[in-house]
Amino acid sequence: MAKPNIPDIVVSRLPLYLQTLNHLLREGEEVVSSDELSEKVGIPAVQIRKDLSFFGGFGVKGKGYDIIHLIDNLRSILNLNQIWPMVIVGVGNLGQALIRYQGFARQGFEIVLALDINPNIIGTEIAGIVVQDVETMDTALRSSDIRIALLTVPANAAQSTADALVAHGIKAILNYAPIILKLPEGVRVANIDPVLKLEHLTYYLS
Amino acid sequence: MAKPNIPDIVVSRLPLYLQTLNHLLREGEEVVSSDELSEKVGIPAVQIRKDLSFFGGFGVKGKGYDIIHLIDNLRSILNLNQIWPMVIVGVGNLGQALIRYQGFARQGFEIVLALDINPNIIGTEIAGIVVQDVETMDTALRSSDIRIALLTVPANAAQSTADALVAHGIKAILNYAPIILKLPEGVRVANIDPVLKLEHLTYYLS
DNA sequence: AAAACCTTGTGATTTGATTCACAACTATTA
DNA sequence: TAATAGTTGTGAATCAAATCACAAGGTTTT
Ligand SMILES: NC(=O)c1ccc[n+]([C@@H]2O[C@H](COP(=O)([O-])OP(=O)(O)OC[C@H]3O[C@@H](n4cnc5c(N)ncnc54)[C@H](O)[C@@H]3O)[C@@H](O)[C@H]2O)c1
Ligand SMILES: NC(=O)c1ccc[n+]([C@@H]2O[C@H](COP(=O)([O-])OP(=O)(O)OC[C@H]3O[C@@H](n4cnc5c(N)ncnc54)[C@H](O)[C@@H]3O)[C@@H](O)[C@H]2O)c1
Repeated sequence: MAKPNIPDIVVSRLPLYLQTLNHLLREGEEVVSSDELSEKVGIPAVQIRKDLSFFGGFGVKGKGYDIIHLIDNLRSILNLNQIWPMVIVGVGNLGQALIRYQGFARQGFEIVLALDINPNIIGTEIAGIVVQDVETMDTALRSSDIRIALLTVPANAAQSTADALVAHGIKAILNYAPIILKLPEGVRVANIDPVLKLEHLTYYLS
Repeated sequence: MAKPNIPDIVVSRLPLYLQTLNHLLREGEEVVSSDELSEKVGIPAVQIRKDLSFFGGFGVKGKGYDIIHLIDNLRSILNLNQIWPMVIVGVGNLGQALIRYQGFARQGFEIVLALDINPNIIGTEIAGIVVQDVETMDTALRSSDIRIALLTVPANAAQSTADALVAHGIKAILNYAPIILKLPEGVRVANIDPVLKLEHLTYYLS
């Protein structure tokens, strides 16, 4: 049940606020003003306040925001009060690095299933995960509540793999392949492509 | 010499157009209309035309865009008619995957220097690159024309490493650490943080 | 307890991006 | 050649986002 009235660009900033609030909490801070947060997060204080006001009044006038309280609220808004199990498809260079990455689990995202097509990779264990044959996707996903997939196969396999994932109930894909996926309404895709970012940067390099 | 009159959001879409045009070229296409391109890239045709018109009239009325010609122009606009040498700092799980990634070199981005602090990693060779001690950053960067850095150190080392890179002439940083870097004007940063993307996605998952 | 100060939350305004609508031009068909 | 169809490029209009300005309410100081 999404709230379609809230601009996506506002939603996209919430994780950033959450990240910075978590840093502040670890540093022992208890309260933060929108001005201080603005300084840390690099977004104007008034925009932070306006963004938050879409979801409620979390602050105290004259004082600021109780960090724990605001973190709780943001986590609730972003549906982070649960562990999100994830499947990764394509256990090559990048896939292995992602499976080993501690940062996902730390934020409640857990890779519980790893699939590949290469017989030399299938059956190997990486950070406690035994890689399965991608042919078993059907049974593996059917008997799970996995709704998020990390897609790290080569570009030419990405669309067909994404189609298969969606056919088996995946609702969100974090796509690392340098290709634009065409997927049905209701499935959300986010892309991570460092080359596009670099090409954006070079525009500004003389 | 950037053109400060062109909206950054327009610039950010050009690499996407370029990527899709390259796909079309590989498929043997010679000409494409903004409608066809729109279909592939998922951006309205009129927006593509308006974006391109910031830089000139590249199309032919009644026909469309000559793909090779448009690719040439976009590459020139984005300063891609050269090899961009890059340094990577932090050769752990992710750093190694990036060094092995073929996709950078294929688009003219070449990792030519890899730095780490761990004696067990320094001196090892990955995809033809021998990892150097991060202490040698000064000499290594001074005698090079590297202006782009990939930052793949742990979060707690990211700010100080970025500061050192900037002190040694780096002008653009692709930051993989889950932290917001504070850097002087004139240095451009792009962030890649999969956790932020996932937290954005989960907002829409029921 | 009053005064001074601080900070939020938000309606109004401004700024910026997208979309509309169509003239201009090219290519194709009859 | 004339008519028809296709497609770009762009000013004008619309829509969306960011910023301004400030009232309201809380906190701190005296
Ligand atoms: N390596 C990186 O740092 C990096 C960075 C950005 C993007 N990418 C992208 O991520 C993807 C993976 O890159 P990589 O460097 O890990 O490549 P890789 O070749 O090392 O790994 C790809 C893996 O996918 C598996 N695979 C191939 N087809 C499959 C299929 N149909 N089903 C399941 N598994 C399949 C292969 O067996 C292999 O293990 C590519 O699309 C690449 O462009 C990689
Ligand atoms: N692994 C992933 O898939 C992944 C994904 C997204 C983001 N990240 C981020 O990328 C960074 C690296 O992640 P990782 O999984 O490769 O971690 P890692 O621990 O495997 O690698 C980090 C490397 O950095 C080196 N290092 C530490 N301090 C250094 C310093 N001051 N100078 C130079 N080198 C130094 C370490 O020796 C190590 O080799 C982290 O910030 C992480 O949050 C990783």
